Formats: sequence, structure tokens, C-alpha cells
Amino acid sequence: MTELEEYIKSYFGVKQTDLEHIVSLFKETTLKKDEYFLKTGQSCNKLSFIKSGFLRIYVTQEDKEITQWISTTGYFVTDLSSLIFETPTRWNIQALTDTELYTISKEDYQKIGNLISQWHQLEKLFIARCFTILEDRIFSHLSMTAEERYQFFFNHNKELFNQVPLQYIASMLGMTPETFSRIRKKQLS
Amino acid sequence: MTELEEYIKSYFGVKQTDLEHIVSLFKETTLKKDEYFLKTGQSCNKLSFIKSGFLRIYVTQEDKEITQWISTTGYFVTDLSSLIFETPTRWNIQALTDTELYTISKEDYQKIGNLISQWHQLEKLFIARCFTILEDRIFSHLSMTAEERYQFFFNHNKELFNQVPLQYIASMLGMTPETFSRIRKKQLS
DNA sequence: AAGCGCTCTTGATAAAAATCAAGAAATTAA
DNA sequence: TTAATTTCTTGATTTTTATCAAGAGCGCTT
Repeated sequence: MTELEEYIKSYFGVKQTDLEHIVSLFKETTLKKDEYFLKTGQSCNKLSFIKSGFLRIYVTQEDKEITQWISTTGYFVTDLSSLIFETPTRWNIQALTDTELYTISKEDYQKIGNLISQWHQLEKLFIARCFTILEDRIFSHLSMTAEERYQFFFNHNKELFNQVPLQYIASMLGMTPETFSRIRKKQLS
Repeated sequence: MTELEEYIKSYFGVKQTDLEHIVSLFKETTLKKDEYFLKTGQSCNKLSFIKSGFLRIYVTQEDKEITQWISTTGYFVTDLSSLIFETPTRWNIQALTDTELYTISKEDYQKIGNLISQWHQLEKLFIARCFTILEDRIFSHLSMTAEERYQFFFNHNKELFNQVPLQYIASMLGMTPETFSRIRKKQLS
């Protein structure tokens, strides 16, 4: 679980004994391609760190799917709102490829707070970071055209473009696959 | 400061002595119309609860202004990212009307954590709530047309429509004032 | 290798939204 | 109250994006 340790250490700088304790609560799990991590209506009862693979967060709305995000190696996946407030989730989270995860249950996750004094502080920082990412995303919708959103996302996530179906990236950027394809053609030439 | 007390009590359910302590750290402040709460590039060093009035959060970009949000009575105003990570803010926050606030400095705010054991836990919940709101907003951009966003926002924030310039609401919903005006005309008839 | 399903591309067309420009309407100031 | 300023509306036009439809490319399976 070196990657997970590295992540927690670098982001949260907890001391070694706490770090080991936290990491020990995560178990290795896997998902086969197309299996679900979470389904609409369920309450999210786990948090996972992605060791390898891709997961797509989406909803189905009137016969079409809207992809909210694609998560991959080195990031966490969960439904924060559902995990924290114990509400039913709106999202489906499905594996786009075979996926390896380090997973902690909600119960164990909640226990950490009792064992490590600064945990809520760290959690706060983690959620605040997620908040900041969303804030940037909203701003991109208020201030950029589809083409600009494409360009910006491409510059920051080149790898993704040859590893997952492009239609999902189109959706998460708020455009149709056709528009995505036309913009892409322009950028390539 | 009854409103502020009510808010903290109902959202965070802290015990009475803690509640009084927290509230005592807030000071009454005011802003005249058009004065700034925060300006682009500054580090946000305060958190305020709005007693009365309206504040607009916006940025200037290539000669035009993009409004990110309008905050009003009964809500908090700050730049969370800047407050927590001590980074320079991208936003301007300006009073749209004369405004009364209950304001706590970053220093005092940070002190609460040392004095009230569950504070970070409560902070976490607060930020998670903000996260959820942004998540909904992104989803509205991925799944709704300008007209649908108008309708949805109108249904949930009717009051705002006759209290602040509509161009700002247009901008925060991601459309031009002209488009906003045309949609509005349709909805009125 | 042929057939199937899925993804991506392309073209034609329609719809949505932005832009530009002018003028009302409403607010604020003199 | 009138003038000045700001905000909102309207129309004409352009640009952007979505929709619809068809076909190309590609990997899988058998």
C-alpha cells in the first residue's frame, strides 16, 4: 500500500504510528470491468483509494447518461455527500476497466476520528480541497466555451484521452460527443 | 446575534456554553453599498454571517465581470479556499446594498479549534455542505439548459429576483443578461 | 476471416445562446 | 422635477452547440 501511504503522508503529514494505523484499516479489493462501486439510491458506506484502473461517476437521466467525473490511479473515490450525511446517492460509480482499490468501510473510517486526535482536521482539509476543485469547475462553466474547457482539461489530463472512451470525457465537460469530436479534430491539426 | 446563534445551534448542535463562546468571538461590522468585503489577490482573513444585505462574489475577466454567487441574510460569506489554505483569492466580494455582518477574524476562528473539541468535526460538516451545494451546481450545468437553470433557481430563490440587479443572477446562472431577459419574459406570460 | 457491437467521425440541419445595437424603464442624483 | 446613469428589454444577426442520420474504424468473438 505504498501509494496510499505516500498520499496520506504527503497530504496530511501525520506521524508514522498514526499513518500505519490508518493504512492498516484499508483492505485490498478489486472490481472487474463494468462492475459497480456504488449504485443510485444506495448509501455510500466506503471510501477507496485507486491503486489502478478507472471509475466513472455518472447518472442516468431520461434515457441518457451524464458523466460527472472519471477517477483514476492515485485518487480517492466515494460519494462524499452520501458518506458524510448518510443520504442516498444520486450517482452510479462503475469500473471502466478492471480496478484495484484500497478500501475502508464507513465504520472504520468513522473510528479513525476517535483514535487520532487531528483526524477531523485532516478530513476538513481533504474536503476543502475537493471543494476547491468543484469551485474551479463551476468557474469553467461560467467563463469558458466548450472549446476552452476541452483545451484546459486536455492540458491537465492528457493521459486520460487514450485510456477511457472519449464520450465520457465529453459528457463530464458538458458537451456532446459530436461537439467533442469536432473540437478534437481542430486541436489535432 | 440571535440569528447567528440560531444558525450555529440548528446546524451544529453545540452545547450552550460553547455556543456562547463561539458567538462572542463574532463582532458586528457593516459595509456600505459598493464597499468590498474582499478583493482579488488578497488573502481572506475573516468569516462573516450576514445579518442583512447582499454581497456579490465575482471576478473581472477581459473587461467583463463574472458573478459566481450572491450571498444574503442568514448565510455565511468568505472565500473558503483562501481562508483555509491561506492562498490569494481570485474573487472580489462587494456589497450590493448596505450590509450588516457578524464577523470573526481568521485568528479567532482558528482558535476555536483549540477550545472546543468537536469544532473540526463541525467545520468538516459545514464544508461538506458547501461541497454538496457546488456538486448540485455542476450537475445543473451538465444536465440543464439555460432555461431550466433559470426555472430551477427561480423556484428556490424567488426573493432574490426583486432585490438585486438581474444581470448578476444571469451571470451566476451562466447566461447573458439578454438571454436571461428573454427567458424571464416567457416565464412571466 | 466474417460478423457484431461499440466508439468515433462527419455532414446537414435545427435549436440555443451570444453578440451587437438601440431604445425603454427604472433608479439615483442634481 | 428633471437630468443623468444604470439596468433591462427587444430586434436583428451571428456563433456556438445539439440533434439526427449515416458511415467508418476497431477490437472481440466465434
